[in-house]
Amino acid sequence: MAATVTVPRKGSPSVGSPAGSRAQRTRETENRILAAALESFGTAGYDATSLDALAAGLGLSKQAILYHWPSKAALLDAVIDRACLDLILAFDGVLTEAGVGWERVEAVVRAVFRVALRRPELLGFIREVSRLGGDASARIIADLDPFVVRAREYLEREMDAGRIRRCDPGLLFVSAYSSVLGAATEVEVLRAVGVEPTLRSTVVRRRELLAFLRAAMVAGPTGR
Amino acid sequence: MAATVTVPRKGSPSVGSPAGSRAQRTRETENRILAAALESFGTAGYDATSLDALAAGLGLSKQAILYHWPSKAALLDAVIDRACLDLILAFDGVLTEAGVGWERVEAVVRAVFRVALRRPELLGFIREVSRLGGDASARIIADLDPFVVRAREYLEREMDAGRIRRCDPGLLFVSAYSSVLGAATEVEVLRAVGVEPTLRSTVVRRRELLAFLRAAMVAGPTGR
DNA sequence: GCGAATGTTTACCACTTGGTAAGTGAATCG
DNA sequence: CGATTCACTTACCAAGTGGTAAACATTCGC
Repeated sequence: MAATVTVPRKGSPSVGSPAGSRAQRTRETENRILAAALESFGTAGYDATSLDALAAGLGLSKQAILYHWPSKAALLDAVIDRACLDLILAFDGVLTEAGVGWERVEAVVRAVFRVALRRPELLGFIREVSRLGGDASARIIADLDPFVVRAREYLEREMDAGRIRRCDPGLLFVSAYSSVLGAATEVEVLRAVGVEPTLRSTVVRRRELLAFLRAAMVAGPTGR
Repeated sequence: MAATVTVPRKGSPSVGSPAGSRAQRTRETENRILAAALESFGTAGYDATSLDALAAGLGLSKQAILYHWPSKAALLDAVIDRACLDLILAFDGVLTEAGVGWERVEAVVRAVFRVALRRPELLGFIREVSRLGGDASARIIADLDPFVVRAREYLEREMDAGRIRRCDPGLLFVSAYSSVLGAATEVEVLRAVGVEPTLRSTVVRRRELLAFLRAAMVAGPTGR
């Protein structure tokens, strides 16, 4: 796979798509690299992704990547920032508009499933980074901190309003996070319990997860 | 880290601990290798673990490992089998004795947390293997299938008895699995929400997770 | 149009990876 | 006791790894 490069070469400089100023084209190249890296880091994994393979897949040489970022670790940092930006964009609407109480949680879960369907590598990448630990984890935590803070505050408000079962908001967040990300990404486990990850089953899965979460979170008439 | 080998060398053959027949000593070596591999695969990851480093940590040479298993992939298979065996042993008691309804789920969750505390690498390894996909995933799924089947059957029985909220047992299993494994292993996420993974906090975490799961699973008086 | 900055490539390097080949000393067995 | 098997080591290799150095082409500022 590595050697058959097919060299699209981006066309000779003046034919094809020069399209735009130098700065623009540079930014576009960086975007392509970031997208490919996100894809590969999120599916194959960081360790399993070599700069050579990444570059070959883009019709570039490895050093082109190392020109834009000084090291693989620096590229990872950039991909983290990009991924977080994508996430924020994907969730921004849901977080600002959506209603109160359970409806808002449901809207978020639906958004996660939407992302899981359209851009599975994005969620896989989050998992991968939290697995890597170290600086990468610290960075992604820092990037997403505003999100986490908003989520906590929201949960606390809803608890105060009696619309969500009272408990430690941080731990409730972790439980919900794990359930949602698991249902959205744990393809192997799904297979193990006999659920083939098709589009149809995804709908069912989402419905079941929502019922699960709703039962777990919404303050019911009986405490226990 | 790699070069300071300190060569304990297992002692010269007749001093120290020859201790037992050749077959016994061989099996012991294999066990040591499997344990070290499980530890490293489960924490650092499969890709990030080199046979050289593994061997050095045991005072062996890489080829000693490749003598017992023909390749790194074969070693992984062996580690998978070992990990599943360990899991089965760790859960055997809970699954056979523990009571009915919610109590049994609670017993299992407590068992998971016990494992997460005493042998965190074991749960990390499960995650890692399901991340690797391919043959490794297939193998671990096959190994743990009896477990999964029992869990499904149990959930179905309890649903029929009205003690657990009725829903798709497979998907309920995935939700519970993700929540439990997440709460037990997602150290980075916990840190992100401000929960330092200390022993004390683990107790709180377990309590919260149990409340979460209980609310989600137990059939309450109100369906919604 | 010219020189300089910019983006990229080819060439290269030190190092690590999983894996092979051949040798060695001890335990085992006849 | 002698031959063989076993568990392991040293030596080695080809293929990759991330990263550096330098050459090269294009585009920009003037």
